[in-house]
Amino acid sequence: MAIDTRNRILDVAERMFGERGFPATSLRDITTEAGVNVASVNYHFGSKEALLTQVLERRCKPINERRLELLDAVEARAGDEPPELEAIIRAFLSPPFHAQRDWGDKNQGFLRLVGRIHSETNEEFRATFAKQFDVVFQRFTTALGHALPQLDEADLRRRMLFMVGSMAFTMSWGPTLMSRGSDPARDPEDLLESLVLYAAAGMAAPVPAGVPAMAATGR
Amino acid sequence: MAIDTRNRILDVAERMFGERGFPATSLRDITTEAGVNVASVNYHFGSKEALLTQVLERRCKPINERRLELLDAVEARAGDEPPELEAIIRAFLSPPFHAQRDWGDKNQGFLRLVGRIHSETNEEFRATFAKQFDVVFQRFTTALGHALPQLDEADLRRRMLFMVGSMAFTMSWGPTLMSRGSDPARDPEDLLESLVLYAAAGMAAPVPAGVPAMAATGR
DNA sequence: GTATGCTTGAAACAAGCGTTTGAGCACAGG
DNA sequence: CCTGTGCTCAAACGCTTGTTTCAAGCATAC
Repeated sequence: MAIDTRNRILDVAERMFGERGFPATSLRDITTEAGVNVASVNYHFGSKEALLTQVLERRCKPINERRLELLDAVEARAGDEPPELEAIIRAFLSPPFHAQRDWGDKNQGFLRLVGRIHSETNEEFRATFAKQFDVVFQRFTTALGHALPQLDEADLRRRMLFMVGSMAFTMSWGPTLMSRGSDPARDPEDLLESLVLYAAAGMAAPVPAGVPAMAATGR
Repeated sequence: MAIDTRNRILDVAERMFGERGFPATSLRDITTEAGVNVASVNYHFGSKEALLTQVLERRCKPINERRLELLDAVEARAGDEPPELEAIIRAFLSPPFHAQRDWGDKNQGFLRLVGRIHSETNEEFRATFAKQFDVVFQRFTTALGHALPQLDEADLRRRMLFMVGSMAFTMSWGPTLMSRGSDPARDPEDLLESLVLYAAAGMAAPVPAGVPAMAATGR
């Protein structure tokens, strides 16, 4: 029963943290819905914050591993040539999208949660969590740098910020915002495909010519 | 003294809501820092949630008004021609960036807050808040539709989602994430310019050819 | 059959929350 | 001088929070 209790807590916590946010979800909300005792959270996880850590790790690890796998494949295929931009971007964007699809309805809110932890946890917690992404970010920065040699480092970092932003926002609110529109359920794969094209075009946009990247004159 | 108290509360609340989030900020945090009594919040605003409403409105109204002004100018200049894509995007993106610049340091966190209200407030509050953006969203959707006639409505809406996402994410975390890099303070204007170019390229990306856009057959 | 170790249960803990109260202050107009 | 209005204050309200406690349950191992 122990492992069962643990998992029920994790599942409910994941959904509720995603829907309402971390501070707005009480342990009693979770335990009531999961049908377990309040004390079991502290027994199995130690604290509310430690529970959040477990919730995040359980999902992020496979996503980031998959990203690296796909990037490996892309780079292997490219050999000594610079790898193809769109393929790199797809390697980065598709795992979380497919995860959201594969995990089914009960995990709709997870990625919403991820996009939110920056705002709902304290600094030290964020630092711990960010380590999970260090390797991924490093590898993709390098790969994108090879595919886009015309970009200086600052431009590259900015554009990655834009890409991550549209990804996070889309996964948080895309399903909600799009479903109230024309096509209810055909979206998931189309949405990813649209995003990949959008990001690839944005990444490859011409560098600001008028203001040569350095622009220390700049106002 | 009354108006003074009101404004001190608004300023501190704006900053703290932005930094820590709405549920994680207590009224006592705010009033202590502002040097006023706890009761004054309920006296001047009615409730914690009403305070949040005031905080948001004070900043969003001028931003959205400015957006519409700029869009008017772009459309007037274009006459009967379809307006220029980059100009439309700039009209949408520049007001919040310039607001962040003009309001100085004390408002760094405001736009972080905006990006977050979807996750930290209840449904009815969101609905109320969203009305502030209805007109803006409508006008820009139409304008972008004219500038990008090759996009069907679904694609257009998706790409606007991406644009808003990268904007929100950038304004929330751009300053934080970029400043730990090479160039400390030259960013604000460059960041906007980069984002405009990125968004314009993404918006104008080719439509997915394999999956013909219309797909009303669609699944 | 008793002992051991892991897991649950109900109850209580102190602390913090948003909100309300009512007395007290300052200053206006009559 | 008195009264009324607008505002601030300390204190208290009832409630919820995360966490702790300790007894009870229940298998497995001796």
